[in-house]
Amino acid sequence: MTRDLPTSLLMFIASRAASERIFRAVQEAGFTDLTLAQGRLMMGMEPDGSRLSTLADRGQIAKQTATALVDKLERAGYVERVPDPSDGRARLVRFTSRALAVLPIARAEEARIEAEWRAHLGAERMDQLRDALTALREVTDPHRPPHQA
Amino acid sequence: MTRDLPTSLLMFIASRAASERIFRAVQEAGFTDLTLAQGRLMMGMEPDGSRLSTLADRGQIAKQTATALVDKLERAGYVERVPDPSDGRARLVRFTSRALAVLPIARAEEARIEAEWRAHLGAERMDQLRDALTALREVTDPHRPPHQA
DNA sequence: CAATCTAGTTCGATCATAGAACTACCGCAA
DNA sequence: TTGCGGTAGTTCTATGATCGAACTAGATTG
Repeated sequence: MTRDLPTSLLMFIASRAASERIFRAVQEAGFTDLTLAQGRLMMGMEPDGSRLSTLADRGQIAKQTATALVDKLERAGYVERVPDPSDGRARLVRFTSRALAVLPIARAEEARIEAEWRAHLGAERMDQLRDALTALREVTDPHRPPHQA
Repeated sequence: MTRDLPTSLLMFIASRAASERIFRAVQEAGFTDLTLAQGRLMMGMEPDGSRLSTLADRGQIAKQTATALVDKLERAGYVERVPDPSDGRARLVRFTSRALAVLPIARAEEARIEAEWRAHLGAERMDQLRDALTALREVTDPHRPPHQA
C-alpha cells in the first residue's frame, strides 16, 4: 500500500529526523537559544576558525545569510570574529568556549543515531548505505570531494 | 582525505541537490512564482484533494504554516479550497489545472534524477540504497508505513 | 599607481514558521 | 435535544532564514 517514494524523499525523511533529534538534544542540554540553521553553520566550521565566505560556500547559502547567522551566534556568545592575519579584508569566525560545550553534545547524539541506524539495518546494509551515499556525492555535491583514484 | 561525514549529512547533501534540481526545472518551465516549500506541499497532496490538517501532518509543519502556504498557492492559482462534503468544518485543497501542468514537470525531473543516480551507482547499489532507506523509515518516519509482515 | 577583484557588511524585502487565541462545526452522552 | 469537549481551519503576531542590490575596505595585477 505504501506507494513508492522517490529516493531523494526517503533521504529527506531520514536526514530531517536526524536533524530534529540533534536539535532536541542540544535544546534539552540547556542551549535553548540555538536554532537549526545556526547549528548547521557551526557544524561546518573548522576547529581553528573559518572565513565567512567559506561557510557560506560550504553551506550553500548567500554571504548575507551567513553574516546574519554569525551575527546571532556572536551575540549569543557561541562564536567570535577575529582578524585573519593572512588577509586584512577577511575575518575568522571562531568557536568560543560556550560553543565548545555544545559540540560534544551534538556529536554524541549524532553518534547515537548512527549506532541506532546500524543496529536497525545491520552492519552490512549500513555499510552499503554509506557506500552508496558517498558515491552519490560525486554527482550531487558541489564541493565534490577529490576523486580518489 | 575526505573526512568521514555523518550518514544523515550525506543524505542531506543528496536530497537537497535533488530538490534544487526539481525546483530549477519548474522555474525554467516558466512557473517562477512557486517556492520550494509550496512545491513540497503540493507533492504531498492527493489527486482528489487533501485536508489542510493532513497536509500539515504529513509535511510535519504547523497548521498555520500550511494555511499560509495554501493561501499563497491559492492566490497564485495552483490550488483551490472546496468544502469537504463529509465534514462541515473541513475543506479539501485541490489542484487546479495550472497545478496539473506543473506536476508532470516536477515528476519528470524527479525521474531523470532517479535514472541518473541509478546509472551512476549501478542497479545493484541503487537497489540496496533504496532498500536501506526504506527500512530506515521504520525508525525515522513519524508516518511509519505499516509494517509489512 | 590605477583598474579590478574580493571579503564582508548593510539595507530592504520576502518567505517560512509557529504560539496563542478565536470561530464554526462535529460527536457523544445524559 | 441540548450541552460539552474535541477538531478543522483561520487570524494575529512575532521571529528566523533567506537573498538581491549596493556599499566599504583591503588585495592584486599590470
